[in-house]
Amino acid sequence: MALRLVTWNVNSVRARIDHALRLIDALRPDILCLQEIKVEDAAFPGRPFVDAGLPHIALAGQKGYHGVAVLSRLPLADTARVDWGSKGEARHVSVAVDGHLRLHNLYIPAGGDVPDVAENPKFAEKLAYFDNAAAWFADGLKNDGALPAILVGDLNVAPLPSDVWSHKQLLRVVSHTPVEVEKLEILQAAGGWCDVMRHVVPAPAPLFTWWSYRARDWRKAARGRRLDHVWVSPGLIPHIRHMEVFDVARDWPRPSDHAPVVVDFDLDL
DNA sequence: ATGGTTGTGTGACAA
Repeated sequence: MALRLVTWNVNSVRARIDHALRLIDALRPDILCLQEIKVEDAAFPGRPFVDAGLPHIALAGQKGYHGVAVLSRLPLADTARVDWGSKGEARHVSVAVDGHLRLHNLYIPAGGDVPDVAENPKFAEKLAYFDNAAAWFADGLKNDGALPAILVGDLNVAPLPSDVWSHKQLLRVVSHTPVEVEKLEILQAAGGWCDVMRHVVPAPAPLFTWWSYRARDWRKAARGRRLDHVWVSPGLIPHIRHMEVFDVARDWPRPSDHAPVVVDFDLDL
């Protein structure tokens, strides 16, 4: 029996509800994690997801910006939201899936345009967000100790040279600067996380999940970055059966600028 | 080098 997990920065769940339903129809996920839902909890369009076979919903929403959601075929419990920032933004939701595993869904701050903490408060906030999240995940009890765990989301950092279209040209571009990569690596080590995408597609093969809107033809421009990630606790690594970036969705009319990431596990839940 | 697009909610922001 397989567990199919999909994570996707939808860039407004209300603007792209038809895309989300088309995605569910195409991929039949057991669990769908969304980021940038851009809606407060009370206005979340839950009914279409219930009708599409994902009736268990955990939300951390806010009006207009950010926000994350977990939509599941399997029962969810122990919903928790942690703010590792300082502005009360909705960037994390965590659930226990059917009592068998702990799932964290994150939308890490993008960090603005200028990669300098003195000039750009948003960049400082992004780095601090990583520090606070790393400190939190370093505490094994908060991470449910022995329970298998999965962390997904838009982490807004492309760590490896092959995670961007040009390592050299992006070294001073926010999302690929050495200081951001270091913070991401510290967070990964703090939680003992393993990178599922690079387990399946090892570097230096290019692997991207995001392509800017600011190109007439995103495939032709060929300027992607791997901003979205799936991390697991080490015990889940032998249970990985499949991973793909579903970039077909980037070709749909009025798409999100992110493509969904699909992972199949052989877990009996 | 620069500008290029989108969503929210109706004017700038954020990305």
